[in-house]
Amino acid sequence: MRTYDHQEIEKRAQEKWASLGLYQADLEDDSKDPYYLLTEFPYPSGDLHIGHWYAFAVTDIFARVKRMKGENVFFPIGFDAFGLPAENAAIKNKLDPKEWTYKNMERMREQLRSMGASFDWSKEVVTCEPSYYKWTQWLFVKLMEHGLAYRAEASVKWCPKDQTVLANEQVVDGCCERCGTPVEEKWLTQWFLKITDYAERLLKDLEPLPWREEIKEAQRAWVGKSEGAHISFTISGRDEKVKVFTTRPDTLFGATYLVLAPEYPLVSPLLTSVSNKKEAEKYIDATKKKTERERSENKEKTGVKLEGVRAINPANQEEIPVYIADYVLASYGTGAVMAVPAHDERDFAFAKKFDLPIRTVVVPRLVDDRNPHIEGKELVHRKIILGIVRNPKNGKFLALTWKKQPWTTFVVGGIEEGESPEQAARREIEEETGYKNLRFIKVLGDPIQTEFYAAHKDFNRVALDWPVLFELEDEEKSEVSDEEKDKHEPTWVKRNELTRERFEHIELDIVLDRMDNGERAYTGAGVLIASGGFDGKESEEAKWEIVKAVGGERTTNYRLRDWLVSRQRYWGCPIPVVYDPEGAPHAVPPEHLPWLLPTDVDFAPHGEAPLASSKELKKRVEKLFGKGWTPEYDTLDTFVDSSWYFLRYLDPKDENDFSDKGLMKKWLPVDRYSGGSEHTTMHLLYARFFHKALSDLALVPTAEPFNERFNRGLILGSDGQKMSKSKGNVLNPDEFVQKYGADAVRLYLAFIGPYNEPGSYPWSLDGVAAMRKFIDRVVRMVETATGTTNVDSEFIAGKVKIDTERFKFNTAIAALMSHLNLCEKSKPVSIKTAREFIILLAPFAPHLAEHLWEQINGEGSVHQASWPVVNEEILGFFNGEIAVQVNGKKRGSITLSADATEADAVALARNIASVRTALGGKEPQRVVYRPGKILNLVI
RNA sequence: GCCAGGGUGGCGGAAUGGUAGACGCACAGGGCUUAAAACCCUGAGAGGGCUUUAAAAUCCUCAUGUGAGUUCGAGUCUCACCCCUGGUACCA
Repeated sequence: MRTYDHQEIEKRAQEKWASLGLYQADLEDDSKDPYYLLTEFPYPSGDLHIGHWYAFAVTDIFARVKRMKGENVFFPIGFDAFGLPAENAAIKNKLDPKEWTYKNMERMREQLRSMGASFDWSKEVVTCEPSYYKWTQWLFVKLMEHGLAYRAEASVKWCPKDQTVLANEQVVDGCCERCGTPVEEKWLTQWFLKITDYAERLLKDLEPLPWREEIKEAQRAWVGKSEGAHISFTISGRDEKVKVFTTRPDTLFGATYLVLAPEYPLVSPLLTSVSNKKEAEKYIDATKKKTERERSENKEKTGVKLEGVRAINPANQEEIPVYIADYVLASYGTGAVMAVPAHDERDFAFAKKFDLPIRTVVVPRLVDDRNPHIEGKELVHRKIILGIVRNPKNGKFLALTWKKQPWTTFVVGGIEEGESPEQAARREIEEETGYKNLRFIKVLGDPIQTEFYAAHKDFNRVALDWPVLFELEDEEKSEVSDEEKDKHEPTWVKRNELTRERFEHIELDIVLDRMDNGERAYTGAGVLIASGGFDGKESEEAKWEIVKAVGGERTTNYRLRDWLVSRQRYWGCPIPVVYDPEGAPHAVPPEHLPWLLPTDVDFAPHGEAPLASSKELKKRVEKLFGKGWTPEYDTLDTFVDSSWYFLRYLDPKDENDFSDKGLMKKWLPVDRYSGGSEHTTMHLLYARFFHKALSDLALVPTAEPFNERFNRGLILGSDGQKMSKSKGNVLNPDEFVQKYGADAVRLYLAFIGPYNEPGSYPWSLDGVAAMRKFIDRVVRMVETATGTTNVDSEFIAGKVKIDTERFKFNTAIAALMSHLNLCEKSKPVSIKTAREFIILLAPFAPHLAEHLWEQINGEGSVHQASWPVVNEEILGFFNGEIAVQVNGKKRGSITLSADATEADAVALARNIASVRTALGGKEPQRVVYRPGKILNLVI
């Protein structure tokens, strides 16, 4: 038996709110603080799913609390109504995309209303309305006028299924973000927005924003700033130069070849001097045919040497070969790299495969903090070896235990003039340990620079240290001198005893890694060797000196590409551009805006933009601009529409401007923006860029559009999987709303977990039923509120307020539940207590609260009631009981009056049997007393 | 690989360096009922000890991924490691 008929109550409440016009914000009202609460507007796909409820109904709780606290809350809603699904539905079911979209919006408005969300529908914005896209076009023209929208031929990502180009951001793992089809590369002339001009500001202005670190970090990574330099390599015997971008100019002396991306513009002129032209052309062709995906999937390096072409390394004038290889991307940096196999993993792999020289120019530098340099001691540079001997019979290693120092080491010794590391190591091992029959395995990679105080010689040492590995052939030994015997004694240790704790070598970890994993590129910083006059310098310092020495220039490179906004699709905002008979683009003048989307089109995809099939559009252009003039057939990426919708919300019906200047000044930036994490590097980044561009044109008053940003989590299916049609686990909320009521569904979604962090929560029917149980109990409590007991609600009002402010609706509801438990224990409570409870419940269960409000003869709407005034001090609330610890372990608790002293507390505590036992008759050496928190007796 | 965020009962989750597990789900026992559902009450991290016909209170030990550390006191701070989630990736 239901305690109340939720369907009846919801209907009545929603009608009441509408007739009172409760949620229409008066944007001009200066008597209250403005608060702009924004939530990402939905795409009208047709059905409201549980994710929509999570997005809108939960955020609504916050809107309602804010309003009751007396703020002027603007909480608008609209539809991101252009987009591919309408068109695909149209193709599939032979419907008009417009009709499909408007029908869906009608349906979704109903469903959105059913949540009881307090949206201000009077400010609704629909992006596919000509009255809206007129201003999308107007803003686009403004960007054109300032060179921020431009047309260029570029290699672009093409989705063969959707038959349109995509922005970089819309390519996920080499596939179309919408349909999952692997994307292809095409060379096309398209419209771009110059987001790269804003790369630095998008990063810099991100810093002070009160966003979660992970959102900021994702944006930073997407912008992808790297500091480096452009360095030019002259092609031997030709005029051309190859300009490379590198972040490691310090490794220039180790550049042993150049690699050009197959699409690199200089490749085709160079082909004239190439003797294996056919082979090169074949490779370039093959690369073109590969999808983005295929290209990045195959990590095996491929490439072709340009026979006969040589470049000159500007550092040492050495002639080096030039390759084309698809591991170098045309779209990043200059599309050409200097390859330094010793210090770059990719170059290393390529060099191994093509047998190219690997030249080490940077070695690790390790400063021994156990034996640091002592000031005033002589500094001695030496080349040394680390003699590592393994006994293959038992897998043990030869170590020296020092007699005068607390050390264990390998055999260590200097390399003498004319000696190789192998020779030096053999000599030292025999001198120090006597072992003479050794099989040389290898030098373990490049030297390592170690810096330490050599106690046995009493000087500071900077050593270039070559680790050399041998295997013991037999036990035969020669005589070891007494001098050596006095210093140290050879011992054999197991592999797992080669640890930093035991061994005195700071380089041990590197040596072990090289022993286990063989040769690989060292990509860290260090000290330069084999680099002419730069030897011995730190890489960070040498970087810029080398750039200067070879006439390179320091630059900052960004991963971010300009935003490609052309789409070869129908259901979008027409790009307001026409072409003169010479083919030059012109913006459609403002008097012709909105530049209407034609209706006489064939929108089945066949490789060209659907608008090209419109006769009306062609006629319109010729009529307005003259013979020979042609229209632009592409439409804008829908992310352009959504880059400014929050501006239009403020003034959606304005025919003379995109928004009202005064209102923007008052209401921007948006105070809090709630949305999904999938938009972090798309919508959120685009909107920030768009706003900054408008800000530069003095069209908007702020540099950033949004202040706080919250990414909500995801509701999973009851199977714990992400909901998807193919899995068949998509939930239709209507069913639950009918059964348990909108309030129960709202409460459940709010209670499921913290809303201020992204997470994922499985949908649980039991959970919704539990919320219904909770509100049924509230109804019973209110209905029986005929008593005189007042349950104090101030604490709970404060807790709920603070938690909702932080979007921690789960703990706010938990507080309400605790409060209900308390009220039930004091049944029957007073009407005052019931009334206070209804007010606190109102944001969470708005329909029921309205109903109960009427039951107790509350005036007007409960949603017009004010939130109780809270004395913040009460939140640091102390009920008199504190824990008693002995040595930090809880041994009991005591109840103190507010004015109790430490001595009172100790005296009380010592009366507790368990405390006495724990003290064991001893006197506390120290007493830690934190009033209201803890008493800790330390013995 | 790199970057970020996490790891707390059977589950979702609470906990300004101060009584870990709030609140809820599921579970168990009891009440109401002819019975069931609903509803109400009670219990409960794991293990142990004492007492006892049995139980409870009480008490002890161990418990917030693992290991160290800082602190009177650590889920919370520091370091190392393991695992999970998300982002990103041949970005030079």
